[in-house]
Amino acid sequence: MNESTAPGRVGDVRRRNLSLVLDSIARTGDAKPSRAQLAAGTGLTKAAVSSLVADLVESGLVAEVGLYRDGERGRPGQGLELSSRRGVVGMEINVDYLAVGLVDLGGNLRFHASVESRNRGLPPENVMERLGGLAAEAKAAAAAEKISILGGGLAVPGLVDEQRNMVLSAPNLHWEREQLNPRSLLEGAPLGVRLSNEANSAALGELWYGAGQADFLYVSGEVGVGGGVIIGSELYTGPGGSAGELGHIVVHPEGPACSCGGAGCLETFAGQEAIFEAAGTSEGSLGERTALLLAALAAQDPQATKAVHDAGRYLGVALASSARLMDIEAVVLGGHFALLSEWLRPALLASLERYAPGLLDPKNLTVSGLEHSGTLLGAAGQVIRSVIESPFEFLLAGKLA
Amino acid sequence: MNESTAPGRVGDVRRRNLSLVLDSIARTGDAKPSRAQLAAGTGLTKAAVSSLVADLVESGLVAEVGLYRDGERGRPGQGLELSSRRGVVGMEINVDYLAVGLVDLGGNLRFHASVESRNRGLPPENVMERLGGLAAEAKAAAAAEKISILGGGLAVPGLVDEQRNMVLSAPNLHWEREQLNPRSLLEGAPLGVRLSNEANSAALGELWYGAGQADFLYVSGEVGVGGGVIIGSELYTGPGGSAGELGHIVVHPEGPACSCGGAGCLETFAGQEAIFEAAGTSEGSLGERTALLLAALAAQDPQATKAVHDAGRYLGVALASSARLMDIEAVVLGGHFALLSEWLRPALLASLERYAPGLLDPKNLTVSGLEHSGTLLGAAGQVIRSVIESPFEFLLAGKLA
DNA sequence: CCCATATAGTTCAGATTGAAAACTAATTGG
DNA sequence: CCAATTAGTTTTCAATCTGAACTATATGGG
Repeated sequence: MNESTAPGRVGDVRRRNLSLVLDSIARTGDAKPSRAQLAAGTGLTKAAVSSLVADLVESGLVAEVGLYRDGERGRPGQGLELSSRRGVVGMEINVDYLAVGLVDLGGNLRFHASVESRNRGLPPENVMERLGGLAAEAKAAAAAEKISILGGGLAVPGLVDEQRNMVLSAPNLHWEREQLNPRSLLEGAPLGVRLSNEANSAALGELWYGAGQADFLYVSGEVGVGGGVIIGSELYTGPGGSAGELGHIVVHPEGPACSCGGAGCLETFAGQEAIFEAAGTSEGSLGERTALLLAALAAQDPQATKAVHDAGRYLGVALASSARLMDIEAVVLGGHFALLSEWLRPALLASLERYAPGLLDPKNLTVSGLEHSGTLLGAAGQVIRSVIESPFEFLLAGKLA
Repeated sequence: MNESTAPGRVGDVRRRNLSLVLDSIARTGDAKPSRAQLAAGTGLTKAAVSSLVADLVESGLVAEVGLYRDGERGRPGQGLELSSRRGVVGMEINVDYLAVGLVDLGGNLRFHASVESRNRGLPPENVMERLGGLAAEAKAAAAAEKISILGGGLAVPGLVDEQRNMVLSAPNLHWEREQLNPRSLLEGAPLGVRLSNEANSAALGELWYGAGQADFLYVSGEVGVGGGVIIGSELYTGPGGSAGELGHIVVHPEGPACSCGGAGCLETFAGQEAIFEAAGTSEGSLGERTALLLAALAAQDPQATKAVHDAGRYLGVALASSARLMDIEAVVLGGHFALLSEWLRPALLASLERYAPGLLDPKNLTVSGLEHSGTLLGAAGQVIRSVIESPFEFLLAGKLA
């Protein structure tokens, strides 16, 4: 007998409708809908909405924000919004820096801090300790603004096992099967701290707080080339949790060996290291190399131009294959692909036109506008979304002060 | 205000549980569970299951099949099964043949017929007329076995718009934006006839009635190279409905031009025509060419061996990229890839090992066992699944004799 | 200033439906 | 033949939605 699906109970209806109302409030955003508007928008009766909203207000997730006057006749409604006094801390460990951000339920970045930190090769304990310092700043900021912290999200540039709080593999940090204790970063937060992959979080940040549509592929150009696949407004992680490895799509079967053990991967043509090397700008720190490359491109240096052109061409091959396999109709470029967009984009579009003509409309190939906060917003957003999708569980956990 | 989600009503609970019970009966298959076993398996109470089963039996979807004696103490239960007197007709239009099958709710192929028919270039009306003749045979068989036909599924080798009953593009039939009227094939069937893509239906057939797991990629080697992506036991069609186009993944950026307008696509190396040509066996009808190729392979002809070896190598490149992008962990080969498996598989595995070492376990690379009935089973199965997933709607539609 | 009108939100009866427990039904085995 | 055991039904209760009636609070014309 298969027990994969739970039976429907009478109470499930309320769970679903609590989520529906909360999600409606979240989507409506600045409009601060009244109960009557929510009833019209969701299809529920006013009576049901009133009852649901009462529970949400009592839990502290939703706040009434005074009268909603529109100059029309009739009794004015009470505006509702996601509480700005409940927040989630987004945190990021990357190869060259650490960052934290405090995001309220409405998705506003209320505090932000980052420090340079050369984390490659450092043991996780040291990195987590440094990050703890930043997290303390976020906690202080939350206290100052009277925001109660519900939980946190921690993004790392590698494959993670979210259930076990383990980094399975983060080659660019030289981490392999490292057990973390993210909860220790935010002692006392009722929802704990959720570990996630950096490219996936950036994709989700783009979806919820950026220009993301319901379906798109986010391409993360950091030290490695990563990807986040958004399908039907949800992250597609695949059965094993490692989908979106755009960097290791084979773009040339006779290409060079890759650090993944394969050959001809996109990363060997379009990763940061590969581009710097091909451009002849591989001297100095990451910042210096980036500056050198941008300067060379601005000066129309032929070697640098060709390096970026080639990267764009092979990225086009990978995107053509991805679009064919997954029916992807929109792409958002992040990381160094966003920085290099001006020089990369023409070659990329030409390549797409050659390998998958007409499949991807150039206006659906955009650059991320969230810059470095996208990952933080996405990491925090995952916790916020989990509350919006299951408010009942949150209500049960007890009302916060 | 966003109204994408419907509100939860009290009655939704019953809809869900009707489906849950029906699905449990379907999954349990030959074991013919009793109400008590269903209660244990679903987590519902015996009282709830009794009430739900009563509705399902009344609708004719479920039948009681006498006492369930197991020699244990206690009152024996009434065995339950999906009614073998309700059926769905699966139909297939392909380049060289037409086929129909009558599938009962339990997934048993109760009748099967196919005719050779060179459909390439024929207008849809003529093909539909010929298919209508086969459908009449299926109807007669249903009448003889006292099976009432609920609906049908029609698979075609091309991209379809299911809502509008339109074949958007079937290059190998030379059809482009052809409006069909599949309902006319089965006048009076309450659920109508559902149009679908051949590779997708074959993938679903493999999932429901073959060796399919919850997540796999089905590779269809017909005249073109197609694919069906199954994720979490569901078909992934992508936002535009055309996902799984494995044949047009770029496997060599300097490869030859492809009929799709691109270049270096898998189909130019591993499509039927490409293999026949490279093997030097492109004379005669499809059957003759296939026989020639198999004979040449059996005789260890070097040209034929190399052709199939190359096809396997490039298929490996495409599968490596697919596995990386979508985290695919299992692959089922169908069509000519199944026929050629003996010669193709070693090259394919070597290629996978080169481009994505360790990613796909060789034991998860299997060959379809359903042969030609997979597509029919899948096409019919889609209608059967829709009933299993929404029995309430079916109940409302009225009970059949 | 007052009252008709309009809109927001609450209260309450009625319906649906699953849980829990008590009950009836049918079988095995000593 | 009866105790034990398991299957399935009936009854009572609680959760929660809908719909209709009701209360609350605004605008605007006379």
